[in-house]
Amino acid sequence: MSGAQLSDHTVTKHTIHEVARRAKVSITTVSRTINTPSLVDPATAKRVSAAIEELKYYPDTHARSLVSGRSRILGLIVSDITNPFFPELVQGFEDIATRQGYDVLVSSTNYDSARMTLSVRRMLERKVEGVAVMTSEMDDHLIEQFARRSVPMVFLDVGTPGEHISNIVVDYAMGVNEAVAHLVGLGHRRIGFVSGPQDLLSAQARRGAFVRSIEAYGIASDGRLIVQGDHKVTGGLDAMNRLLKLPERPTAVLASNDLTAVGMMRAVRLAGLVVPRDISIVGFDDIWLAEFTEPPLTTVRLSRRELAEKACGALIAGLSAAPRPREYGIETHLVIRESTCPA
Amino acid sequence: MSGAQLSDHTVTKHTIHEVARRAKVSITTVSRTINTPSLVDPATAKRVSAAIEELKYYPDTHARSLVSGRSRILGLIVSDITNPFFPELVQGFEDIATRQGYDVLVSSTNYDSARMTLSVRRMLERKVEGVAVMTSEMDDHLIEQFARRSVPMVFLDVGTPGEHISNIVVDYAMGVNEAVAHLVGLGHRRIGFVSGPQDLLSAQARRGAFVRSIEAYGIASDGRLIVQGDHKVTGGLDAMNRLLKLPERPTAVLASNDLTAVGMMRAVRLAGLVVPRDISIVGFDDIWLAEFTEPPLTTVRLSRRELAEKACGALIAGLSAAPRPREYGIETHLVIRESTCPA
DNA sequence: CTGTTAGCGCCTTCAA
DNA sequence: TTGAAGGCGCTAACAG
Repeated sequence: MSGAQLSDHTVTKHTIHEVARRAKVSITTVSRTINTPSLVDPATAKRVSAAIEELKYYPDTHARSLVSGRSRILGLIVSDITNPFFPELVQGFEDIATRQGYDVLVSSTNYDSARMTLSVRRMLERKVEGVAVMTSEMDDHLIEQFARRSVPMVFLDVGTPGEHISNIVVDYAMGVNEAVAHLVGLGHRRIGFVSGPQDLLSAQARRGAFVRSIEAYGIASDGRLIVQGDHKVTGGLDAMNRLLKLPERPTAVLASNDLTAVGMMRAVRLAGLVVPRDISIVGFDDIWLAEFTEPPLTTVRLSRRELAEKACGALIAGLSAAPRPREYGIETHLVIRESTCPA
Repeated sequence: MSGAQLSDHTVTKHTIHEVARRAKVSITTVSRTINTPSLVDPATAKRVSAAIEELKYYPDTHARSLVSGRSRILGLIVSDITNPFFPELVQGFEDIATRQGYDVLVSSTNYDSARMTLSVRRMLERKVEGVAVMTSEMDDHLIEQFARRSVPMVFLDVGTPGEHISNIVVDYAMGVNEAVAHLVGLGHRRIGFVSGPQDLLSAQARRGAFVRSIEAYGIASDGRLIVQGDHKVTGGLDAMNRLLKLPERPTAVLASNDLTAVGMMRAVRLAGLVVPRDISIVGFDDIWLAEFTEPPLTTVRLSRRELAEKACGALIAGLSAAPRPREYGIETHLVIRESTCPA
């Protein structure tokens, strides 16, 4: 293909050579005034800077990466960017990474393992210096790809800290306990739970925390009161409908995430019942929306900001040769709003 | 800095040379079996592929970019990834770009011009091949940076198609007209509007469309019925409170976006009124949440998918030398749900 | 069909 | 304090 007919007027090439030419120095000097200004005479440095300014020159990252072996890119893999939980995480992660001089390659896999494979491949090709896998699941053989290249990884809940692997473990039990205590304190005994997809580790963890918590309060966990959702609104809606059909329906229900809770509230309303009078509902995550549902949702907060900070921090720490902790904990806490009341 | 103490066991370098060595061919042949398989003997190709497989080799994108001059990265700048409108856009954009072999560098500016500048700079450094600026605003001097480097750009609503610039113009009037017609048909005459921040061009466009539409129906537009929000929930809430305090409050109100409408519904409820019986509400955008509010929100749909397709398409089209349209239109249409009823 | 040879833009010894 | 030279991993002529 001939690129000859491209507009060739004023197509100055913004390379280090051009800068050098203008400043009447060697490219080495230009490179140095950019990377190690201390090693260059202030006067020449000024000339160089002027030339850089004139040309609005920026070094080519690719050339830089090639020679330095460092891409200054971090990968962030999330399961569904459409779930309000993630944009906040992405935002936070980006903030922090950017501040450290890293760019972020985000990838939303949509719970699809083929896409996950694709993402991983793209990240490998871009030579990401670290990957945060915030999907609560990960194919071993993909992990290996990164490990083989000594790329630091950080996972959410999926716990096998190792050579290059950090892990963030969310203390689901803490928040769930607070929620159950709150409910029990309100006089509830028949407490239901709508889980997430059971192949998701974090969903299992949430469910497990619920079962243990309920039993700690001397309430025999009743299998019929635990139904499966999908961490989406529709799943919550369906699940709640099933719960509502029970001969003895629960007086309070915990959701595995807020989206599920939103669906549940809708189901309750559609059944002609009202939250919390007829049934109390507690969510999980505390996405921004929780504050604006009708009624505002009592939920367990899992700070995205903190998650982002720890994930990004783990990666950047993993880049240095220094030893560092491999496991990070995150607490969760109940936020009481108006979707719960006495039984 | 000495990287000597890094674990050096089995740190095979996954370069094209290593593949060549294993397959007992030259690096050129490896390159060819990757890029132009037709030019290489099937038998050797097989050997090479085997070697690639063994090493799990992927070409280094940076080296590739350096020599080809093409980064295969597209930039996507949004104003607030936390607004549910954007994740869907990002998702769609990513899908399409990925399918075309492009990676996406996403940046959320948070309506902050300093961050915008930073984003632009990062994208420049990464040598993005095109930029979609979906913020409905853009600093001229930043535009110039891309233009100078012949990087195709595509904007949303900000309309100055030119050399490397495409523009997507959303037909706000269409959907707004449908909404007003719907309301008028329901007998509403006092129709209010809660706008977005007025420095946002798309917010101005929405507001303008409303005023014109209302007048087309012979309703004198009443300044008191038009109040300003901020395209967020809280802004909608405040705005609606102001509207509610009016001596003669509107019987129906349009919102500049769905988030605003959510806030408005909350305000109405807090005032002890009910939607739509006491007041009808219409949103704009049709984010997924609209379906799950209480009541489900009547709103004007602006397809993110379509937006993503056009934006991405414009960029990729701009990459080829072929002439192409510079302006893309997008229709908007009313989706009637349950937040509107007869006056 | 395959290999040899130049760079792409930049950073980094090594000499001056 | 500066410059010259080599090479990062890869693609693209140009020869065999």
